[in-house]
Amino acid sequence: MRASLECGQVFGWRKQGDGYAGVLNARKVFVRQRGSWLEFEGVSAKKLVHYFSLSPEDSLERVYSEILVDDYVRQAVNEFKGLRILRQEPWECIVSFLCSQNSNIPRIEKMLYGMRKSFGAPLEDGFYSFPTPAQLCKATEKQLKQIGLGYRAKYVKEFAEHVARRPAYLKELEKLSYEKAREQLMKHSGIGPKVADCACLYCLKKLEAFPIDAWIKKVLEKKYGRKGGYAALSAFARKRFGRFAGYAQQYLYAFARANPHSLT
DNA sequence: AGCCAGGTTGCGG
DNA sequence: CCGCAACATGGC
Repeated sequence: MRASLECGQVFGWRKQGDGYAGVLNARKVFVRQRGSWLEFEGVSAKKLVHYFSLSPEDSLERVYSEILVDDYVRQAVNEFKGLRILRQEPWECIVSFLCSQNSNIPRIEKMLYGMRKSFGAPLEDGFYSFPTPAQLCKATEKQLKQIGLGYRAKYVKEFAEHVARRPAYLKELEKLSYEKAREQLMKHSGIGPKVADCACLYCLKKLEAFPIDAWIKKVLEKKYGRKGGYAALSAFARKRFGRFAGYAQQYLYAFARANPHSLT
């Protein structure tokens, strides 16, 4: 659970005692792992299983059997065994990765918390729901900048307005193929190949998506001898790791960050 | 102080 | 098609 919640795919969870606290379905949720069991409050078992990809159809063994094609991934999976790709709520997830660009994780968390606090609804213990598209539409660009979004403020506002006008938009995206969903996403200002791939992988459940950030780029260069633009690198990775390439990406990212020396 | 951060855009070549 | 600066800001 630690691996899944602290690997940079989601930004809203906080360590609390021996577990994690976050917000799901506009309610404060607490989760704690006891061996192979999960104890939880504030959320249904069904929702939790879905969110953490715990059902038999989401078996990690099946994923591992396809992505373990070389020693470097094997090493990464070994160190982060159990890490799962979550099924985040698309609206919040896409806004999160709009904010992630050219920034760092502590700061991204700060931006998202700021938006929750200023425009979401207060819950218990200083937690806030993530603002709905309508709620975030009320934010001015200036207010968003004050929260620390910088030039991303405009992107977030435009996206909020788009989704508020078309409530079914995100549901429609989920139904599309990886390629089509990605193409649609990239029509939005502020969403390029990387953010679109993050959205596809982390909330639209397109497990072949392989987001390439600065770390993964280094991995592909140093460990796989690959250079080139985004499209070429992405094609290489998806061909190499197959339909669960996104999982390979997630393990490689976690491993590279934890072991930067492995890239020298 | 200066570089980097889970990048994208708009430009010139 | 590619390379490159600008973008706002905070972490380190």
